[in-house]
Amino acid sequence: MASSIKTGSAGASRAAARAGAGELPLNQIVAGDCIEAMNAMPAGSVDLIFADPPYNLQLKGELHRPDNSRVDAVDDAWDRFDSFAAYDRFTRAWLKAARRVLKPDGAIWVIGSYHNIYRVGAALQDLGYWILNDVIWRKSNPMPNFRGKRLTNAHETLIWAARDEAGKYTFNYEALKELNDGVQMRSDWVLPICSGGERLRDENGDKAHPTQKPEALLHRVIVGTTNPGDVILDPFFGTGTTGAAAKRLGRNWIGIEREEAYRKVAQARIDAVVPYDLDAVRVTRARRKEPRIPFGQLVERRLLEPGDLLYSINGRHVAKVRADGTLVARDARGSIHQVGAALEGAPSCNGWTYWHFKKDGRPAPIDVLRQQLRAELGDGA
Amino acid sequence: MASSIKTGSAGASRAAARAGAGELPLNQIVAGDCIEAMNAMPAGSVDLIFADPPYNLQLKGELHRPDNSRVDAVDDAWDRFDSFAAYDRFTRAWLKAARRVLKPDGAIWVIGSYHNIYRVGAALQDLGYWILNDVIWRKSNPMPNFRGKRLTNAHETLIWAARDEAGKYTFNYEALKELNDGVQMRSDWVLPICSGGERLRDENGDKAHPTQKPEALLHRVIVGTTNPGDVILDPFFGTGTTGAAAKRLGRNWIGIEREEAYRKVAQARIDAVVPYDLDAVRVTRARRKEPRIPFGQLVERRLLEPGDLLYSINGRHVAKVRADGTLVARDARGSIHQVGAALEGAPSCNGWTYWHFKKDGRPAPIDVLRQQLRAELGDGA
DNA sequence: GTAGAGGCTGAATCGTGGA
DNA sequence: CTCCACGATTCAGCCTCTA
Repeated sequence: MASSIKTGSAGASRAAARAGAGELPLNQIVAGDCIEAMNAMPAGSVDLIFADPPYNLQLKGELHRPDNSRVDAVDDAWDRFDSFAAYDRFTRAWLKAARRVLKPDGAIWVIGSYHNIYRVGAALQDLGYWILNDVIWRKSNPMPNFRGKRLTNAHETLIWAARDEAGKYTFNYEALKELNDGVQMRSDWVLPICSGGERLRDENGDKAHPTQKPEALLHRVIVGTTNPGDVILDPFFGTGTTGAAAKRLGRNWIGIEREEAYRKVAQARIDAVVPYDLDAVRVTRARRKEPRIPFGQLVERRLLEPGDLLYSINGRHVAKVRADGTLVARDARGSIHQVGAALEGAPSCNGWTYWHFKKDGRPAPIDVLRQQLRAELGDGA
Repeated sequence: MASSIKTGSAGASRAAARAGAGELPLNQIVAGDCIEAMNAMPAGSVDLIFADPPYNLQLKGELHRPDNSRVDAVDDAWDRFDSFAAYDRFTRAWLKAARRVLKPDGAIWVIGSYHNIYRVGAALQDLGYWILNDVIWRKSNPMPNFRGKRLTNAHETLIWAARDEAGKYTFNYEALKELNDGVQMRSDWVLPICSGGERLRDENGDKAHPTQKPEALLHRVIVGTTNPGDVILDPFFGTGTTGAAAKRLGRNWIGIEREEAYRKVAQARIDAVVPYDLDAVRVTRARRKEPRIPFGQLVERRLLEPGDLLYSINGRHVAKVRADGTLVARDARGSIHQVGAALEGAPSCNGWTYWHFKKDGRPAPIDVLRQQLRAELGDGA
């Protein structure tokens, strides 16, 4: 997994040229402007983008028009409208380039504060992204408001959006539930700000980057919305938190960063990261991803036999197993699901958990028989 | 403090005419469209606006809980818009009318969710409002995500903005600090949703309004950003939570509401409110609990790393930590508690005391890591 | 009277894959 | 592309009923 820093103002296109058509600068930091760099990458090639764009609306010298020409005359004479308009142009330009490099089922995370997140959110929606959640990073140790003129600004906002409304985005529901002690992960995440030993410092002991994000935040994002081996792109790489967390978790990463000083710090940081071992990176798998076992197989394999009786979970109904894997009850016949739904007058029913068989005289859901069969057929979860 | 409902489709202008030039329909519910009604009011006459506009949810089909019960969703006509552009036109129109009736030092609160809040925030900025904070209402009891396709949507966002960048908005720093046990009020507020006895119901026992807000939320807004005697306007009055809280706290209120059914409920509700003594101090405080620290947080925060080994208290078993905070042992996988119980053949197991990690070569229970994290995160985790 | 079980509900952009 | 069967999926709080 060799890494190298691309340098020079045309670094992005050189990197793309070197990589060859259809190749990505995987696990590398690309130097240069993120819009140019993304436009030099093949379309539809990235699984996830994590972006921490500049917040400041007075982006002296950092704004670019959609055609990449630099916005000049950015000075204090700008009124608010011009400033917002310029920020919007910048935002829409990089979000458009980002959308191009995303796979159809890809997704994006953008983090921001009230200064910029409303511009970003509106732009995402206007460009066709589909917001899945907004997430609040609730800082456990925020900086107080010293002047007592406002509330302590104790959170930042992340927007999670699919490339398209129809996109089949990655969401590791079970893994996040596990991370949260067995209850669904909520949209508010309590995490401390990046400080102490995690905070990167330069030779003077000053912080290397003003807005370094905690790696725990990226851990949750990456575990929850990517799979091992996925490609994660960060267009505002900074000191490389995204790359460090991605490498640790066995994902591929691409960083884009304009400032050489940040690139150096990031590269050294990522070089020092030792990835977790592969089976530790694996994550609890959703049930719907497990191989499908038709109920009929239970009968074929004689875990249940034609004529056996099944009892509903509430004890109110009985059904008889038939040789073709259907059930017959007093008023219904059909699949385990159909009969369950019919007897309960429900729109649907999961027959695997609804129907119970007698095991040593005690009722057990037929799902345990399915599990048994899955284990036999060899299923490494 | 007499109250009366204005009726009729031209109610707004009639009310304004009756009030006479320069007068406001104080402590009254105005019938009609909020833009017309606000335009009929004198400019620069309102101290605070609290607005709970339609969220433009764009729901598709029906949603059922896992127990097959149907979720009673917000499908009212007033929440349907044809496009983001239509929603933006509506939003900018009412925000513009709202800005006109605000005093120069006035301020506005708008509440929303990710469906609409980015449109609202961008419009506020474009129209010249100056955002002071965004505030996160963290719901202590949100509705879960029943299909496991996204994060539990556990919060809503409020934007607090001054009419002008230069506005000398009202902010009762000390009062909010008192409300918050003597420490600065933060930008995230933990409050339960409106339910139980507070939830208004019609004669059938159905909820009178699909999105009634908790009065505690308005209490905090009003105590923090108005003074007694101020005029508070709510252009989407609904069942009058703003009016009820304002009356209780000795503020003047104006409600605008199109639907007669809501106006009736609101009027009866507010008539029944008995204002507090002027010098009474009431503290609304969310219940405080010992913060729960999921084992997964130890992994995210790298107090333990994926791949690390844990040893059972009796030394008989080993397990490996995974990235989602589960353990894998030879014959079991799952949470720290599940794996401990499985290996011991016990019905349950406290993983926090059962599992030990190696600290300076000596075993220590993982519970010490939890204690460490709890101290760092403080309360509210 | 009281403890516990069970039911109900809340601003929700809440399928998928094979035929 | 559509159609349709399969079958996955919930947390906190309040209210009611029963023992």
